[in-house]
Amino acid sequence: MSATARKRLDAMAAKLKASGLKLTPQRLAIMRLLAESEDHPGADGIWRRLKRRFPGISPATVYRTVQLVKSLGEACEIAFADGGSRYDGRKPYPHPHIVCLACGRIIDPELGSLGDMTREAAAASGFEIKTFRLDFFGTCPECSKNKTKTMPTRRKK
Amino acid sequence: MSATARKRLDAMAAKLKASGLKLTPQRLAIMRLLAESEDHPGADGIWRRLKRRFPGISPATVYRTVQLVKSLGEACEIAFADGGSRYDGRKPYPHPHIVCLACGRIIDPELGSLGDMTREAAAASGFEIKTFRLDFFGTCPECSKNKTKTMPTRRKK
DNA sequence: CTCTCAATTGAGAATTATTATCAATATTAG
DNA sequence: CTAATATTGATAATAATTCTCAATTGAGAG
Ligand SMILES: [Mn+2]
Ligand SMILES: [Mn+2]
Ligand SMILES: [Zn+2]
Ligand SMILES: [Zn+2]
Repeated sequence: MSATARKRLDAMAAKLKASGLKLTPQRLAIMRLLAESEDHPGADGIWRRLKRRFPGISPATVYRTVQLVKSLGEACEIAFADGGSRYDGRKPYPHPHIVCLACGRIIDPELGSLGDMTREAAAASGFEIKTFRLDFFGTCPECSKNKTKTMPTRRKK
Repeated sequence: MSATARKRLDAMAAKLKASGLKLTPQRLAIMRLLAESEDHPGADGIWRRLKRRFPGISPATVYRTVQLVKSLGEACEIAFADGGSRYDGRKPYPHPHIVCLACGRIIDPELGSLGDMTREAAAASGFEIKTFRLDFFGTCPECSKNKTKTMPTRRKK
């Protein structure tokens, strides 16, 4: 486990305790996955990965915990048009994403001009802007090479 | 009906015919709403507005038609995290939005730096970018005013 | 205009990811 | 350890959207 992942996990656990909530083995495992994963896992994927170590774990527990961590401000959700969601526990604040329509991979780009554009939007509209959502969709370098077929962001529906 | 709305409606009807589909009164009414509305209506809102003129119109017909117009490339969908969708038949291509969290209003801002940012994302990631989704969330000027009037200062609880 | 037939509609059933319920169980403080 | 309370897993419920299908309609041909 990397140092940054450890810090993220500690932050999640600290918020839990600060709210008087209990740190169960299931929660610890889910939070650890959220803190470590660089692939923006979905609730269903987390559940499938955790079944190995917790054979009886319920999907409801995963959904509950992921929502809990989000509500504690320690993960952010990327909700897609097909109804599926993916989560990022490494960067719990809003940030842009690039989604591969072929393999479902999601990466975090660095976009220096984002702050300026947010200010431009506020100035042009008069809105007080609280948050945002920015997602690009396309084909990742690997899939461009391989010319694979499209795969949805959600495994099964 | 404005000239631009007429053009949009004509484009929708032309695509329909080009695909060998039929122009029914229900479809015409739904497409007209999509072509005219500046408020980004949702399927349910379209259905409620249309019930006046078509008392027996089915929600399924509205869902079907909105999806059809979208699949013809004549409307774009803004899908939100709560599962709901709003549609824009005036600008059928991807474009940014600003959503008021208080009243639900959605506007189309002009953002000159968007093209540059898309190129920045492509260059930084190596992805071939096909489309995007950009939504800002905040409070519109009217709701900002009303909020300060009715809730001048924070009271103790 | 009439005919013909595929396309479309409306009603109701089905789908399905997520959420709510609740008795049993596990965690934490003391 | 014990008590108090939070959490879990199983299961039922939810609800927006989609599907099914018999009846109806649009639109081109004649
Ligand atoms: Mn991310
Ligand atoms: Mn728009
Ligand atoms: Zn890919
Ligand atoms: Zn508003």
